[in-house]
Amino acid sequence: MVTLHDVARAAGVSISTVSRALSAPDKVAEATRRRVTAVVQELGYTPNRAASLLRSGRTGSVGLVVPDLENPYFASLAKGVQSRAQEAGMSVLIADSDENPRHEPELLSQLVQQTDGVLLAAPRDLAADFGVMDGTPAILINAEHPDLASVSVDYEEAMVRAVAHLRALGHTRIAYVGGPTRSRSDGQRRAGLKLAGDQYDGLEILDLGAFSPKVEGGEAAADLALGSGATATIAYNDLVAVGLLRILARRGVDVPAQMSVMGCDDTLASQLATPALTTMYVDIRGAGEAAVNMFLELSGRTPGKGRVSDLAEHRTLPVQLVVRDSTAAPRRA
Amino acid sequence: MVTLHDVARAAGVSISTVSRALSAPDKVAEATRRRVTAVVQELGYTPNRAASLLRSGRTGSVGLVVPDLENPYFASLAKGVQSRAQEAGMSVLIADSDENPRHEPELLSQLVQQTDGVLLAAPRDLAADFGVMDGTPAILINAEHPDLASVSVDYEEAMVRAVAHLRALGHTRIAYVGGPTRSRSDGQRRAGLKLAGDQYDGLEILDLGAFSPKVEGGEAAADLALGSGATATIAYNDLVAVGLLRILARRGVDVPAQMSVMGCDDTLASQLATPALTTMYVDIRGAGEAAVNMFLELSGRTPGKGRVSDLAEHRTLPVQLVVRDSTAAPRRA
DNA sequence: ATGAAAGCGCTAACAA
DNA sequence: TTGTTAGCGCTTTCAT
Repeated sequence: MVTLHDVARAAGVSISTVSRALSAPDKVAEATRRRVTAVVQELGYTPNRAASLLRSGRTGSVGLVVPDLENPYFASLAKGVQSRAQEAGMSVLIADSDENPRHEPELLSQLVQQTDGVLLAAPRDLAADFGVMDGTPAILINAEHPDLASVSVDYEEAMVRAVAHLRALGHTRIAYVGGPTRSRSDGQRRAGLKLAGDQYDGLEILDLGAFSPKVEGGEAAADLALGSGATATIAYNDLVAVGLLRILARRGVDVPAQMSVMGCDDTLASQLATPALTTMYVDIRGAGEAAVNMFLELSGRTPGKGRVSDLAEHRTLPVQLVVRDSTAAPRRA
Repeated sequence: MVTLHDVARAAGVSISTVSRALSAPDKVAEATRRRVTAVVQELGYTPNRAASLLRSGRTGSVGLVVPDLENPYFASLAKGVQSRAQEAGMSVLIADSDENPRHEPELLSQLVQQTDGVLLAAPRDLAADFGVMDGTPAILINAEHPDLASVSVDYEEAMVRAVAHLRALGHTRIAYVGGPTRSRSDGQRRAGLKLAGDQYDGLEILDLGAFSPKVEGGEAAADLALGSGATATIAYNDLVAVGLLRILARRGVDVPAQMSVMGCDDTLASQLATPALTTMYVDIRGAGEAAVNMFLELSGRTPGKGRVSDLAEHRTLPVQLVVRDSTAAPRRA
């Protein structure tokens, strides 16, 4: 293994000069810097992370806690976190709580000691998690807390736009298949729906109730949607929409001719569904990147590359309509 | 931060005793051990990773290189790797090459210096990757190399079983939508198909050619499948099968009544498709876990928990048939 | 069975 | 601008 010593000797300088040449190039004479970097190249020196971290007290990694890596939503989030962190020279430790909130505190306390900060995606029990964090900076994703920075998707706006799309197609009775009652993001969606409902005359929004945010949830809601007299249904997310599609197909209902269906999140699921789902694109990767950026600032690291700074304590991400094959004008009565 | 020193002082012993009590309990008197562990509990001591790693020369992490974290196949793989590594007290650094083989060597050389070993999932250019690895243990996933240990899915067997399923339903003309020509796993699949074709009398396997292993690939192949006179089509993977379904639906072809379709891998995609895909389950998470186990042994760490040891240089994972809604008996002529 | 002590490779004062 | 030096917290001989 090549160490600072080897480089120093070969370059005829002291180890601190080498160290500086690498981490604070402007504090070293140009000529020296060049000589040092040349030797570094030649010898193939790579800094020993453990040593530098031990000394500096930093770990060079961020932790990311997700409920399930196999869920495309969180896979995308992880991808965003990963790419931004890599750019910033940090690594990402991913902890998968396996949808089990009871694992979270344990996972977290493990992560906390191995990272400079943690990004919490949809933690179930923030209070419990909070205890073990012990001063480590944390960023919440799609959740909020007075003491913590956070990043979230603008689900309210998402629903306003979804309704606008359906309304423009001519729908006047729209059903909503809700997600977990206690979920903050379901609340946001409902707020958006209300806003949209109030905005347009002669538009009715039907609340079908709370369902599991998975394919099963949609399957459970499908017949309710059919019976409601709605000509369009908005689902809590893409998976729920897929569940709707499944049962509707089984009932011989033609989507979109007889019933329009919208998903939310634009995950892979919306592209895989048949028909492909009209959905609201939310920039989940962007959320991951934004979370890393926030962490970087919070911890006083340089955000790099002249990006716009995310100084805000809370950042809301924009959404976008994606029209595919599952929505159309309602059939004339 | 609580250090060994603090514990030592509180327990009235030396730091080396504490260290031993923790890492080699049998080399310490029972009474001492108990006293030490009590103090550890009380003070909430947790070892400083950086320090211990610096001293021992290990990093405590494994690297995982995947082409795309958003692909459900690799998401599952990552999940498997993650969970087993966590169990073994190691962390996972995930590098996403973003489907760009040219990134791989660079990513790899970064990973290599931050980890004790790397797990390579489907590297595109092994030769190039090889150069930068520089003695770091590596495990190949779904690829093989004479000098490297590897884990792969038994795609040959998968195809044999797929054909058996269709044959049992009464199909005699079966089309195959192939994946990338140079892909080793496509070769395996073809070998399996040949085996199955030879095994049964009056069974015809039609090769539709090589396609992109994504939804688009299936879309491209759909009309070929229809024109081939086959009553069933096996796709390279689930995504390709979804592409088939999409076009078949557009052509008004009833799946499975007029055409049976099979996917492969049992990723999320197969459950999301309409109709849900009959597919071959392959234990991708298991592959990830097996890869970690192999690494653990290769590097002389204890595999823990009395698991069956994966001493083999190469491990093949079993597959399983999953019947859903996309296959049925062919319509009587 | 336990303790003393020597570093692992690096960073960050502090001096020069 | 550069060099000297003191550790970071831990593991691991080597004594005792």
